[in-house]
Amino acid sequence: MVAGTADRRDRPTMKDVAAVAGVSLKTVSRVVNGEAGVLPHTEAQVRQAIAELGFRRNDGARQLRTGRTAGIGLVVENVADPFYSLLTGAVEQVAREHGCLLFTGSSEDDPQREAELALAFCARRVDGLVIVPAASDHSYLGPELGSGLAVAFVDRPPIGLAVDTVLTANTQGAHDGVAHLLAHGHRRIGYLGDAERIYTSAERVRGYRDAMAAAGAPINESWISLGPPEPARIRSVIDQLLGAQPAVTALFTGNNRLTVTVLRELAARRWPPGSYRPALLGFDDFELADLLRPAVSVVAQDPAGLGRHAAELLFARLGGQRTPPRRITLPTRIIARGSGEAPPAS
Amino acid sequence: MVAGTADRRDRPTMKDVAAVAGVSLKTVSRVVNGEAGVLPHTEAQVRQAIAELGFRRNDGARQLRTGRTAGIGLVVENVADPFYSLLTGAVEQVAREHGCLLFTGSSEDDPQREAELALAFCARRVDGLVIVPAASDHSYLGPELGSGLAVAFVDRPPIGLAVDTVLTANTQGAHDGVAHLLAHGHRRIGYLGDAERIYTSAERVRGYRDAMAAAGAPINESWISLGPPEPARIRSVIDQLLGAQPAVTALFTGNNRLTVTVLRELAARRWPPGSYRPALLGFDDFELADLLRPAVSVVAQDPAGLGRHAAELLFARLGGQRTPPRRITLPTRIIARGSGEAPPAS
DNA sequence: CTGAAAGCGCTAACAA
DNA sequence: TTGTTAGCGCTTTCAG
Repeated sequence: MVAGTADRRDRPTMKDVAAVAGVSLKTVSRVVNGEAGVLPHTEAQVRQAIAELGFRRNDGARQLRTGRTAGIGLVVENVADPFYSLLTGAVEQVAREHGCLLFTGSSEDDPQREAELALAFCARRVDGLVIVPAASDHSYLGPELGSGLAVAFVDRPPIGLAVDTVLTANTQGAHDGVAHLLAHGHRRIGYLGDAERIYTSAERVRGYRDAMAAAGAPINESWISLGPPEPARIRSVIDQLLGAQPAVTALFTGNNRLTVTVLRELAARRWPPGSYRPALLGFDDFELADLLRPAVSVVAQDPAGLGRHAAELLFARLGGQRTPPRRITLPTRIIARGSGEAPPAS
Repeated sequence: MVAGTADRRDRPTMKDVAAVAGVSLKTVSRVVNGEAGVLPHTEAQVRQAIAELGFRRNDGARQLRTGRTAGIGLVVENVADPFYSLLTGAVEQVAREHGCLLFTGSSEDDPQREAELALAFCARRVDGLVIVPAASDHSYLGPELGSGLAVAFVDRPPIGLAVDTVLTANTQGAHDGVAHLLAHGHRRIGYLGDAERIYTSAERVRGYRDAMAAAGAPINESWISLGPPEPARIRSVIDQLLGAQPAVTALFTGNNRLTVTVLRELAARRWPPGSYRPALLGFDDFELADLLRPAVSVVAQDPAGLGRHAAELLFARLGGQRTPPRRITLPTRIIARGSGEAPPAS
């Protein structure tokens, strides 16, 4: 790992600029940082030297003195996932508005990697951290929090830590979605969700149960399937749900990946003429949902809003806000496009 | 912007650890960095003190001495775009394999923002930079390159700079796509591309022209429309292309956003019974293309491959490689799903 | 095997 | 208005 002859440190420093401009190092610092009290003539000399040498301030050294890095870190499950990339985009934008650079990292939903990433960001002395947690214990951040690190959690709440948090109204959203299906006449509704250990998943199943109970619709536990969105697994679940007597008449899917997997399995299925296709409602909106036939109805959440609010809470802290930790819950919105409004089999 | 009483610097240092452990600062450094030559007993004392204080090395200070930050920067057009988020995910993964953290930034296709971001990363003394360029002149990186900064360009080539570059076979891919349409009997093919100032766009139009010429198919300039994927604009272009006498029988779209916009406009159009719908082939694959009816045929490129190769070239440089700048061109692949294989109107 | 001293590039505090 | 000094937390070099 030797970088060869050219060293990353072979860059002009303020000392070099000072020598060329014939002034002191501190005067260069003043010019670079726009401090008042430098004669126009002197300043011009310094700027000339800066341009000549291609000088650029070493922010790492600066941070050593000032204690602020003007950088924040973001830990999501996977930056390549559309949900998280929208969230990331929003965090990045807020960071930029505050003159901050952004570190990003994917935890792959692994608690250990979440901690590694967060602590690596801390070793860089980021000013703040936005985290979509995978871990079930976040006390590892305790020491950092004690020394001024700002932290905001998104999408899932922290455990063992009292910090600002932004969540989606998962239970309410799932409740609304199931109520929507019930309102269209469905009574036997299958629920395909992610593993229950995932906070959002557990919350959403709860919404399903609540809505069913509130409507006096009995729940058959075999209608509920929680696990990863693996095609093979989904296929057999669908086989079972649709093959039962009586079969479910509607499916509720707990996130966008499950929705897509279910759509694909449904599309691959043989549908004898006149056979009934179940209604479908998915949690999370996704691109092109409107162009499918039938168009897919969803309970939409707001990934960019999650990111934006979290980043804004973070910068409020960095701006000196000292209120108790806040919790913001963003509402969901049902987008009816067709698949969720089909009546049950007669 | 005062952070209150708790200062980000109020963290234990090696000096603090040394005091608690009753050893010298240097011994702590040895333990933290896994250097050999520390008695097990001494090491145990140090580790104990580290755990007690919640010490974590300040990588910023370390970098000041070593000259390496173990960080790289990535500038894309927009992290929230699926194409770039896949690319970002791949870069992040390679960075992690090399023990590097990743800064990300979106240029929004603005040359000035690209430069601001890249130079801000440089001020942090990142070891390397992966850039999807928006600018038409990258000489601003000259000084940094001179002092050991590694740079790799992706998706579009640099101008005024000789550095490693990874591109998609844009011209060839568009050529293949148009040839595919021609092979299915189409002669009048509309081309909807992005603004021609964008490198990839210009390359792809060229592929279109080449393929048409190679097949002896005359080109009507009114079939070619280059500009942003605004729905209103696309609608009028489609009106014109399909309303002409004779009308085009197939559409080739120059990127995924255009493809989606076109799909939406086509879906919103009234199609009298028996009327002909044009064949459609899009550059870039996109999720759910297979579930639309008809399923959308595409010339697929490999966004993750672009990111991965670029990052690997970068780390090869950081590993000391001294060969002349390399250029890698990734092939495209036609995925026939139906929309691009429809025969022309009889 | 362990430690003392110097200094990375910058800013804070104080002098001149 | 400008300069000098000290020191941020670490690694490097050299001495014990």
